[in-house]
Amino acid sequence: MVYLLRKRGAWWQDRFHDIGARITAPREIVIAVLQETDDHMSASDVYIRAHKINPSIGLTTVYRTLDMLTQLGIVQKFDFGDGKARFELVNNPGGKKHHHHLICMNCKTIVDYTEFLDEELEFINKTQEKLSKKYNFKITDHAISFYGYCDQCR
Amino acid sequence: MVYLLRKRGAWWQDRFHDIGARITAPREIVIAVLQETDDHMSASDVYIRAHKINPSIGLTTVYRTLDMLTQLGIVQKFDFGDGKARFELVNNPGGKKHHHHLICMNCKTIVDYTEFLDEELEFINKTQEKLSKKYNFKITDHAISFYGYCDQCR
DNA sequence: CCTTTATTGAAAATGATTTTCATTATCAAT
DNA sequence: ATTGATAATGAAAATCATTTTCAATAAAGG
Ligand SMILES: [Mn+2]
Ligand SMILES: [Mn+2]
Ligand SMILES: [Zn+2]
Ligand SMILES: [Zn+2]
Repeated sequence: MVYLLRKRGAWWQDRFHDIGARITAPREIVIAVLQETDDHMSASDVYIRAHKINPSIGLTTVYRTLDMLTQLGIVQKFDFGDGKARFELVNNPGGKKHHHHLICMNCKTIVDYTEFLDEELEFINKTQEKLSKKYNFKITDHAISFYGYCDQCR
Repeated sequence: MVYLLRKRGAWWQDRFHDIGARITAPREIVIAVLQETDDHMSASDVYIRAHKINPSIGLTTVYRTLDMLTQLGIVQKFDFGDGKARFELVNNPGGKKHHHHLICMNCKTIVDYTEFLDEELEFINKTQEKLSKKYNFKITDHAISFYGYCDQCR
């Protein structure tokens, strides 16, 4: 029984094949960078780290890759109100689990919290179902954020 | 019993006095514009309507006023992902009540929903309390958004 | 009416993201 | 392994929302 005759690529490569996207060095690097951190990174944050790995990579490509990964649902894009979009790997190897945010309006600290998620999810699902029905929406995602002031800034 | 000897200003004028802010034509107009609509308006949306009322008003001032109103909690600022901030009057005469959003990721339609808010609020309060305690945050606000595809776009 | 100083508008600056386009690299087919 | 079609890339320019600058204006307390 010789399964896996060909070495399978990384987890994300299948997704790329499915949509006819090519597997390139810049894309590998961007994903690697995202896997190496727990932060919510801006495009230029990613660019800076990617650039250290391979200085030939361009900021434009970082933007394009981030955008593509977002559309594939591999990363999630957020706006925490500081003028630049932020990205994080979710629900993937090396990525985070689905979670919600606690945002300090002063210093912009972001806390990922996963506590109470079971209760939240149950609640969310009920609401989601009622909303889909009433507004005839096909709901695919949600976000819950709490805003306030952190330990330091309160 | 002669109360109200002086004509009281509009509801928002007291707030302005409190912080030593002057009551000016541009500010009156921006607030009037916000009161006239139910939409989630961008700064330039507001500017266009304000400009019709008084063409001498400047876009810069619209930005400044919107920003000020946001800090006063008179308007709320949102980012629905189309590159420009959007504003709406909340919890004020002529404004909306606190509510949550349903967002079409294709056509960017935004639905304000207020159904199920009682249940949501109860749930939110519990979570908020647990989070404040655990992370020592002073939580002052929250946002819940559902993302998906509307009737037309699904 | 005066004086102080917050506010304003025009223009320039900023900064993130997007577009353009000539060059390069991936990969399926040979 | 070579080729060829074309997807992907990077540099530079373009966009575009928002912010900053600064001289002129106007609100409001006295
Ligand atoms: Mn997060
Ligand atoms: Mn709304
Ligand atoms: Zn803080
Ligand atoms: Zn739609």
